[in-house]
Amino acid sequence: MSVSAQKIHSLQPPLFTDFKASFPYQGDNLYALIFERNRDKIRLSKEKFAIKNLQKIFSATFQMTPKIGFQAMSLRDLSTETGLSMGGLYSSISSKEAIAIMIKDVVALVCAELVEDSREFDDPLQALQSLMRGYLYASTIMQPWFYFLYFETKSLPSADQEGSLKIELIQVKELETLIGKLIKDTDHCDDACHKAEFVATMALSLIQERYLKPWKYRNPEETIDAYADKCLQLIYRAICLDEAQPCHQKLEK
Amino acid sequence: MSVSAQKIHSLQPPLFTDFKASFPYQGDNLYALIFERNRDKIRLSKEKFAIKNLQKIFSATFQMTPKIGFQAMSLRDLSTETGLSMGGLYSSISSKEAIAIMIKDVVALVCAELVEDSREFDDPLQALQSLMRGYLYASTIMQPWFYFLYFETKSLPSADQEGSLKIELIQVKELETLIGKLIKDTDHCDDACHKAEFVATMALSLIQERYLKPWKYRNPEETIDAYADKCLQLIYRAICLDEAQPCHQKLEK
DNA sequence: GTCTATATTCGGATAGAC
DNA sequence: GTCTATCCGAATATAGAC
Repeated sequence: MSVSAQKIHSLQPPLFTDFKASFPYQGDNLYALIFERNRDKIRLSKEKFAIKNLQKIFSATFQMTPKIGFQAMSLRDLSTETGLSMGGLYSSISSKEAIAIMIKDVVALVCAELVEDSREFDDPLQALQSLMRGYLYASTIMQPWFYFLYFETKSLPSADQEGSLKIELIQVKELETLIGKLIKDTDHCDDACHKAEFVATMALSLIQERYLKPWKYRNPEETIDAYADKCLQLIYRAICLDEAQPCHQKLEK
Repeated sequence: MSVSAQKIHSLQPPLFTDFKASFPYQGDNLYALIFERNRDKIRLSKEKFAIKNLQKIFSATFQMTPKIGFQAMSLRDLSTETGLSMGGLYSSISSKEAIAIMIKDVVALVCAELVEDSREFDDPLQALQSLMRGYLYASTIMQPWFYFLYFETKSLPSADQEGSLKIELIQVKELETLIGKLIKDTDHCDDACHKAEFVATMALSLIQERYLKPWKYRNPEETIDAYADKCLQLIYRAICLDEAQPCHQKLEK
C-alpha cells in the first residue's frame, strides 16, 4: 500500500471511504500492474493498448462467469462480449486459463498486503480491526475478483489451486493469532467453545459471506462499515471483550 | 423423516449418532428415492440396476467434480471412472445436466424436511437447536451433495438456479424467525449489531463453512457435535442468552 | 495491433449390435 | 441392460492478411 495509507494506518484503521481513497488496486492502476507482472505472457508491448484490452476482458469475464461459470464461458462468448476478435483476445492473454491465473495472482497480492498492513499495529485489537476492515473493504471494492477466485479455484492448474487455498489459510491463521492474543489478555474466559480457532473461522466466514453472496447485499459500499462494526462486535462478544468498541472513533487513546 | 425419528424429536433434538441412525437419505435408500422420483427420465426399469448405476455415477461425480468442476468433467471421464460405457451412462441419466438437477432436487427435499422437523418444537430454543443440528448433521452425512449444489448451481438451467438459491433463503429466513423470537424473549438487549438477521446470517455461514471446506475438517463425523455446540453457544452469546446451555442433555426440563 | 479464416481436438448424445 | 461405433457441433488456439 502507498506510504500515505500507512501514515493513516499508524494512527488507526481507516473506515471505508478513507480506505478506498488510498487503495491502489483499482481502475487503470490495477490493469497496469497486471500488465507489468505478465509482460512475458502478453504479446502486446504498449501499455496503453494492454490496459484497454485487459479492462474489457476482465469486465466481461466478471459479468459472464457468475451466471454460467468460467468453464462454460467460451472465448467466443468473451469475444462478442468484449468486442474483440479471437485474435485480439490472444494478443492480450496467452490462454483462457491465464485469465484465471492472473486473477489468483492479484488476489494473492492484495491479501498479502492486508496482512502486512495489519502488522503495523502493535496493539492486537487495532491489528485485528485493521485486518478485518481491510479484508472486508478490499473484497468489497474487488468483489468480482474475490468471488471469482473462490468459485473458480477448480479451474486453475493444480499448482495454482494449492496457492489459492493457501491465501485463505494465511488469512485465517493471522486472525487466529490476533484473537488468541486478545483472549490471553482477558484470561477470565476459557470456554472450549470460544477458542481462537473457532472465532477466527467465524470471522472469515462472515467476510466471505459478503463477497460470495452479492445478491444479498444491494448497496455494498454504503453498508460495509456497519457490517464491519457488527462483525467486530460479535468477535468481541465471543471472546468476552464486551468493553471494546467497534467504532474506530472510540478507539482513540 | 420416519415416525420413530419424530418421536425422538418430540422430546429433544438428537445428537449426531441418533440423527444418523434415523436419517433416511443414505445408501441404497437414497438412490431408490432418486430412481422413483425420476422414473420418467431414466430408461432403466429395474430398480436393482438403477440403484447400482446411480450409485456409481454419483460417487464418481462427487470424486471428480471437487477437483476439476462439473463442467470440466466429461461424460467420457465419468464413463471410465464408473466403469460404465457411454451407452450405459445414458441408460441411467437422460443428460449430463440431469445429474446436477437430481442433486439439487435431493438437497431441496432434505432441507425442506429439516425445516418441517424443527417446526415440531413449540419452544423456539429447541426449534433452533433442531434446525441447526439437523442442518449440520445432514450436511455432514451428505457433504458431497451440499458441496456440489453450492459450487455448481451455475451449471444448472436458470430455472433450477433460482430454486437452488431459494433453498438457502428458506433456511436463513427460518433461522431468522427463530432467533427473532428468542431476542424478544430476552428483550434487554437490542443493539443494532445483534439483529436477528445478522445472527442468522452468521449461523448459516458457520454451517456452510463445514461442508464447503472439507479439507479443514478431517474427521467430520467425530467432531460435528462439538462444532454444533460451539455454533449454538455463539448464537446465544450474540443475543445475550448466556444462561442457555448448548448441550442437549442439559435441556431436559 | 487487430482482424478473418481455419486447423484440430474433444464434448454430448444417439443408433444399433449383442 | 450394456456395449461399440459414430455423428455433429463447439471449443481452444493459430496463421496470416490488413
